[in-house]
Amino acid sequence: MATLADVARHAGVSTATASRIINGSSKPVADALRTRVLAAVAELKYVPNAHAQMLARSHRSAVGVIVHDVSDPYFAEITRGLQRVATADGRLVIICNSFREPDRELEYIDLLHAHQVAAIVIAGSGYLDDATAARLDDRLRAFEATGGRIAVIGRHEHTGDAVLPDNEQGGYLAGAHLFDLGHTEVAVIAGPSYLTTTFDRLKGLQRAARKYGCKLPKKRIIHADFTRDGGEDATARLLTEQPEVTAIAALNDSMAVGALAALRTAPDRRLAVIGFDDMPIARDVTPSLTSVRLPLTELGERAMTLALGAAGDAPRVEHVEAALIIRQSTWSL
Amino acid sequence: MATLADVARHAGVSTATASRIINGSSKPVADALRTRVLAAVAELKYVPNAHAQMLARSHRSAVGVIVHDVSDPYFAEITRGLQRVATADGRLVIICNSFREPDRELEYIDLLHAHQVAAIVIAGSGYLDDATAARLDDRLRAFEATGGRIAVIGRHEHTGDAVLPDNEQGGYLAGAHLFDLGHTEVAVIAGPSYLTTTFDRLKGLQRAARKYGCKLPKKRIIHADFTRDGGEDATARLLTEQPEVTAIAALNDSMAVGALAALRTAPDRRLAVIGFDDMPIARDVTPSLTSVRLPLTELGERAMTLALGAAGDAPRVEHVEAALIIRQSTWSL
DNA sequence: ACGGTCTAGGAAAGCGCTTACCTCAAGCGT
DNA sequence: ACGCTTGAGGTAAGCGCTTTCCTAGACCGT
Repeated sequence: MATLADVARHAGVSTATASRIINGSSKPVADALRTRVLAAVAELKYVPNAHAQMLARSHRSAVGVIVHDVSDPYFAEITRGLQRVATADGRLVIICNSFREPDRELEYIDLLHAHQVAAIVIAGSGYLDDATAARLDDRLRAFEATGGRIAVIGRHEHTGDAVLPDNEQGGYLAGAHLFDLGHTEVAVIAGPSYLTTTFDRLKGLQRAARKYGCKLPKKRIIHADFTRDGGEDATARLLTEQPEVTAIAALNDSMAVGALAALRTAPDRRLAVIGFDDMPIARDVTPSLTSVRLPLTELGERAMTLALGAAGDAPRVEHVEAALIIRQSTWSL
Repeated sequence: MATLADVARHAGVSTATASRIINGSSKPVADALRTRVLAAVAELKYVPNAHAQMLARSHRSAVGVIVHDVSDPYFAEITRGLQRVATADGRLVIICNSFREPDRELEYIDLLHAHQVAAIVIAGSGYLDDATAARLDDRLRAFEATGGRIAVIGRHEHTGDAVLPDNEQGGYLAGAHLFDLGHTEVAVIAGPSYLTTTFDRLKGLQRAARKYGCKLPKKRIIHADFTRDGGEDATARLLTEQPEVTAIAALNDSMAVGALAALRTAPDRRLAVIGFDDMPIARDVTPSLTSVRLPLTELGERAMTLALGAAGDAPRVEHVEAALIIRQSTWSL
């Protein structure tokens, strides 16, 4: 492992000069030396030790991202936005998958803190449970206390910079669309009940129900896990247990796709299905899926922009609207 | 930012003792001190500086991953496998998206090198162009020369540990299936021509054609970019320019899904379509997609296992087989 | 030719941590 | 009671780099 000292010795200069040349410091250096040092770098295949650099200039450059799971399309989309902005700013992005386990999340916060990241962006971990949320918040504050910046995507215990998708409004849009079409017996395939995302989308749905004078009783709300298979199972149960239902609102597209799959096995039943998030697949399933679009990439971009921006005096909160995308999976009764 | 020295001072011990207590060193320490130090850690919200640690114990622990794009389902799947193994081994994973730009890839190799990662895993960058491949190989060797480990997924210029999906055989399987069904006029929607993945899959297809005494002339091979929209465009062109074609082999599922979408706009044309990779969506499109399955997660797991294993005397190469999954998008003529 | 101002390059002090080595005192056997 | 082992804890030397001085020669005006 070649070190800066090796390079300097090889070129017959001091480490100070070598460092200045390699980092393109503003201090002028004779061309002869520059050439010699650069030659030494090439010959020794010198690569500076990033850890030593970080230590010496106490200058944070990397940023951390904590999401549920990058390979989940929802978070993949968000992550894409985060990356775009961070990379454009010349920063290394460290991505951590929390799998929605608070302990793992806690661990990653400390890990990123230890790695001296400039900022942490957290998406998809709005826990309704206060104790859990408080524990997380405590660690986040510790990070902030050392000058780190934090931005969250989605409602979160942590009060600070945030980008908030309007899940409640999205839920309302979904509900209103179904009720508008004349469906009165609507079932909801929800996500895990401990997530704020689930809670808010449900709230919007309930508001729409009230507005249209319809009911959305507890038994019509089935909690699944945001996965395709979860949606399929829930729909299968629904089909036999609550045959009066004519429309399904799935709280994300993966579950909606599962619902469509379950319906395909029961060709005699024709239910309307609406999804959430408007993932790319929504266009390609049959029938194509009506969905509530959230501009996920933009969500990521804005969050990272907040995180990299100057530390604010007051927490900045940005709201992002949801939009209804009507396709063929919903129709009037 | 609290440092170890602060903690030590606060607890009235030396930094050596504090360090030993915090890292749970094997050296015995009086319980009274341990308690005091731990209390100081909690009170000062001390988080060790990972960079300083890395520097002090010259012990590499993180691992790097370079893929085309994590949010592409193909790589998401591979990444999932990589992560599982690395995390189980208690390592931080740094993921880099190369977007198949050799320069970016080069940059990331050096960056990971600079960050002293223990190993680098590279997926999806088998470049056919020798000059590009050689440049990459040079940087990889520099990394290996410092004790770093490398594993590649897919055919690659770099000779070393590798996990090789049998793309040629997969191509053969796809071709044989179509020819078996009686299709003689087959078109191929290929990926970028500079990728070994494209090359190998095509080679298998050609072998099947020869075996069945069919032709697969150049004009039947359309190069797209592995995206859904690319597949849709290519199919649209095909439909008008080569109406005699009765079956399409897309070299990945995204493009196959695009092909299905294009076909949907031409209900009078009924072409068979086969995809590649067997992504989760394959089950959920209509008609469900016949595809050549590659166990992507396993690919990732095995590559990371190689990368973390003991440095071998000889390069280890593992082969992974492809399998045909027949669904409804292919039928006999 | 001389004092003074630049300027290119070097010496060395850390950045925060680990750890090999050292010290000092308590505890042991005889 | 003495020398010796043992064990708890401290001292300080780096890990590889950046950067702040500082030095010494070059160059200027007079």
